[in-house]
Formats: sequence, structure tokens, C-alpha cells
Amino acid sequence: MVSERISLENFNAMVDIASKKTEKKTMGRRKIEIRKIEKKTSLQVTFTKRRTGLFRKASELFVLCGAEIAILVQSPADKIFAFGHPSVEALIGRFESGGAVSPETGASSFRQFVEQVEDRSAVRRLEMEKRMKEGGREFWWDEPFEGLELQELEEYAEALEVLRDNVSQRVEALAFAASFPDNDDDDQGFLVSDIKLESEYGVFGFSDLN
Amino acid sequence: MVSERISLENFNAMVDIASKKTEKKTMGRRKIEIRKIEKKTSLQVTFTKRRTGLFRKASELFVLCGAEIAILVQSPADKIFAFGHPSVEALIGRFESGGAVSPETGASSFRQFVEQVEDRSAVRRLEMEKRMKEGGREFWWDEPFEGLELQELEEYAEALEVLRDNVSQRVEALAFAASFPDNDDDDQGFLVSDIKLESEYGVFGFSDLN
DNA sequence: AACTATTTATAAGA
DNA sequence: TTCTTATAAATAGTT
Repeated sequence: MVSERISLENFNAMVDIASKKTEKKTMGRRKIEIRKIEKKTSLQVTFTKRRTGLFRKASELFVLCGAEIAILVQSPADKIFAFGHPSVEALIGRFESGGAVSPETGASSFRQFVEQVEDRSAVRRLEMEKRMKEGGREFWWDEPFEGLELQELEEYAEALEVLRDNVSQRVEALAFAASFPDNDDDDQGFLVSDIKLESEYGVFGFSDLN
Repeated sequence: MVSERISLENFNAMVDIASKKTEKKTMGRRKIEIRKIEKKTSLQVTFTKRRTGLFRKASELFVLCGAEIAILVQSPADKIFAFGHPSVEALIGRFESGGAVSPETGASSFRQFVEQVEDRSAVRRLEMEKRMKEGGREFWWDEPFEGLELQELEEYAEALEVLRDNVSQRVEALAFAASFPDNDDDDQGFLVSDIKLESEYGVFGFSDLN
């Protein structure tokens, strides 16, 4: 009994391949609806593939545009994955001096990176706990960002700092601007949010994303 | 004078089209190297396209896998874009069903983070709820902070500060823990950066991302 | 973990 | 800017 709903196209492709109407070996990629995957194994596989893809896209955006990026993803199994954006300098420096990763063909090192982030491993965690016990210190493990490596955390903290500074600057700028009210009487009641709500910004549908 | 480097494939395609060896109207998408785009207008265009793409991917990942995601992107022009899930609906549901989130390992603070990012505008949230009811499947994302009111921004800056402090504390704690090596002769000189260099972590390259 | 056939994303150009 | 077009890249389903 087939428990998943199958589109007509998918069904026809399956029949064709099963009945050898075509030489094709697989159905290849099939279109899917963007809605919750129910089958657990598929979900896990898809999550892994797409998280990897997402991080790759982020890294490309970072490299191409110099855009600073921070991503946190919490998996269905409640693992946390992080993507951070080290500075280009740090990146290159690390790349050159470390030499740990040869500049070989593509995916491998990116995959390594992802694995490294993923691998905020049991092992390291246990090591850390051991050291802390040895050091006679109590620590808070029910704490933010459980599972992130020191380096990721540092980068994240840096990113936060930059972000906070930027936001603060903007606050100051706005406050400054606000200290010079226009002659306009109604200005006080005019919310920026009102403008935005009228615009197209911030509202995206998925029904038309395919 | 051509100032950009052009691959052989691209050059050949250009010649073919120029000399009408092919009926094609455009060269279509061309392969690019993943490295800093120098031409400013291209950079802006690419940034916009790819940020949109990144956020869409994140949305899909969220919907398909139920993975919670937060993204912060700072554009080359220093605008900040944020993406957050879960949907407003889910978020509100969470608030209603008991307020504080259960402090299961690591999750709570991530959720806090998401909520901080998400909770930028009550107004916008309400508007979104409305649209979600009307349209079914819509999400909010993608506003530069320019659309925020002064007060909202201030609150956001504060939230960031809190978050940053938490993360910093965490970093310090980890660094402290790491400063108790097994045989500590001279661990005074043991710097966090040393830890980084010694570990395999954080060694990754982007130059070879295809 | 690999493999294809497809779908999807997107670089250029209009 | 926004749309088009052709190609590059990502990935669903299978093995």
C-alpha cells in the first residue's frame, strides 16, 4: 500500500521505467511539494542534503559578496548546526598556514568544514567535561549554544558584536534625526512600520516558488 | 578593454553568439568562479539574488524538515537582513502553551535567539498573522532594519547585547576549561587562539568550492 | 554513499 | 529595475 501521495507525472515516470518504455535508469530528481516530509528516513536524508546545500550557498554568498553571515539550524533531532563567517584574512591565513586542507577539488573541504561544525562531537564534549571536573569547576551546560565549538562561538560572538554595533549606530542615527523634528505636525504618529506594511517587503509566499 | 577575466568556455560562447554560429539569443547562465566579485553593480545584483535564494532555501528546509533556522546577513552596503523561523503561528502557539520554553539541552537559548530576531515588530507580526490566514502559507522575512522604529531598534540592540554577553561568557568559560590541559606546566601562556590552531577545527577553504 | 534524470537557481543580456 | 534565456548547480528517488 502506497502511503505517500504521488503526482501523476511521478506515477507515469514510474510506470515507464518499470515497463521499460524508456532506457532511463532512474527517474532522476522529481518535483516535490514544499511541505513537511512525513517519512522519517527521507526527512533525515533531505535534512542533511539541504543543510549542506544551505551552508554551501551561504559560504558562496560570503565569498562572492563579502557579506557577513551567521546561520543557526536546529535539526529535527534537536542538534544545532552553525555556520559562521570568518574574515577573509583569517580564512586565507588559516588555509595557507594550516595546510591541513589541501586546496584540492571542491566539495571535500567544504564537506570537511561542515563535518567540523557538525562534529562538536561527543568526544570533545566529554573531554571538556572531564577537564572541567578535574579543574574542580562547575559549569553551565544547560547553557546557550550547547554543542558549538569554541571557535564557532568566538566567531559568532564577534558577529554579534559587529551586528550590535551596527544596530547601535543606526539607533544613534535615528535618535539624532528624531531630535530634529520636521515642521510636520503629524510626524509623531507616523510609524515606519506603516510604510513597510504597505510595501511588498517581508511577505513572501511559497505557493508560487516552484 | 576587458577588465574581467573570462574563461575559455565563456569566451567561445561569446564568439559563437556574436558570429551567429548558434541561434541562441543569450549565453544563458555562465559558470563563475567563487571569489570576490569586484564590479560593484554585479556584486549588488548577485547579492540580492543570492540572498533571496538563500532565504528561500532556508524556508524550504524549515518547511520540509521542521528545522528551526535563524540567519543574519550583513550586506556589502552594511544593511542587515534577518531570516527566522518558525512561522509566527508556531511562535505564538509556543508562547500561548506555557510561555517559557522547556530548557531541554541547548534548545531553549536557540529559541530565545530566534525569538529575539523574530520579535521585532508586534505590528508586523499581527499583519502577518492576518495574511497567513488569508493566504494560507506565508512567512515573514527579509527586511533590512531600516524599516524598524527607533524603539524597536533599541530593543533589538539590547537583545543583541544580552545575547552577545551570553555568548562571550560561554567563550570565556570554554577557554577557561581548555586552559586546564592534562599536564599544565605553563598554561598561563595558553591562548584561545592556540587552541584554535592546534585543533583541526576551523580549517576550511572556500577557494575550491567549485 | 553514488548515481542520474530532472528540477531549480542564477549569470548575463535585453 | 525587471524579465528572459540558456546553462550551471542542486537534489529526489533509486540502487
